Amino acid sequence: MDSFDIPKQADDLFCFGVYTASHAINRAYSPHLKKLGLTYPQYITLTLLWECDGQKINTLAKKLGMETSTLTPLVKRLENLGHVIRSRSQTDGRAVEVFLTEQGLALKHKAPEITSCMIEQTRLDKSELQKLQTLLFRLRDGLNGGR
Amino acid sequence: MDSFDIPKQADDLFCFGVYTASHAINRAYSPHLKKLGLTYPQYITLTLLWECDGQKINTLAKKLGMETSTLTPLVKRLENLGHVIRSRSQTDGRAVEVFLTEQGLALKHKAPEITSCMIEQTRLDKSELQKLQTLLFRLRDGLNGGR
DNA sequence: TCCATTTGTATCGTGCGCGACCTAAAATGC
DNA sequence: GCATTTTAGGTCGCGCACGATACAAATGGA
Repeated sequence: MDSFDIPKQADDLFCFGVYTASHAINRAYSPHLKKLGLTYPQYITLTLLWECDGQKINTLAKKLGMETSTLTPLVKRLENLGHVIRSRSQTDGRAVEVFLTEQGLALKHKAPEITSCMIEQTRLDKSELQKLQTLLFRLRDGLNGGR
Repeated sequence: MDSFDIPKQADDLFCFGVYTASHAINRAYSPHLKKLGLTYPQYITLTLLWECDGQKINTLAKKLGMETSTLTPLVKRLENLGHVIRSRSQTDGRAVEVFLTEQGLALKHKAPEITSCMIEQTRLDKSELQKLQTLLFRLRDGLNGGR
């Protein structure tokens, strides 16, 4: 439909695909997330907290592969929205831990429907998505090499 | 190394992978692009022009899957850097066509080395990258559904 | 022809993302 | 104990990305 044929440039062996797929995912999520008043990065961050509450800014940043300078303001916005609370660690005065509020936890129940809707839209089956995920993680870890 | 184990949430069947891989690619490119004084989106845009000079803003935006409101200022920055020239179409007074300058065209020769360096870093072989690219395009086109 | 609609670009406001830089708290060395 | 270094967060400036909005040029009917 719009698979404008892949530029034959070697550059685009994977970069172009990841670049455009990333934006497509963002766009596909946004109508669902708009109902919740969230952005995609905010949503991703919440999913990490749903799995394990009370993580440090640093821990979240490492999992997301982003800098604390990105995450700090994002988490502050989540706090302003009433989904989380930031608080200084008792044991380490430098660290800030992020905790879900009742409201933030409640959103967790809305996630599965969004997820299944997204998966359906991709038109890929589970095994293909598995394969894709595996390749993406290997790609990422290769590029991060060491770090 | 840092494959912090994949969150078991269904949400993360592919979204998390694309999200973090996308940032990893950006980060891996940046040392190379810094030498050229370019950002990653600027570089991607130039690769499209190297394949076909004189494209309209709209055409480029569609290929990149982004809005003209993103591309307009990006192309203006490329113009300020001296890599392209923007000019009104003769046949359609609304359209703006983007042309490479000598300087912008010259950068094309630096691309292959960057590309091969990137590919090597991924630690994936050609057939895996092919497979990845195919899955990513199918994913993207599925999510864009119709549009 | 004239007017309504569509199309192509541009502008603005908000949020993401990074690097450079800053501060305070903890860890380390003597 | 005290000075030095490392670590955790935060701030700032810039560029990307989108939706909302504006406006001029093109198009399509009546």
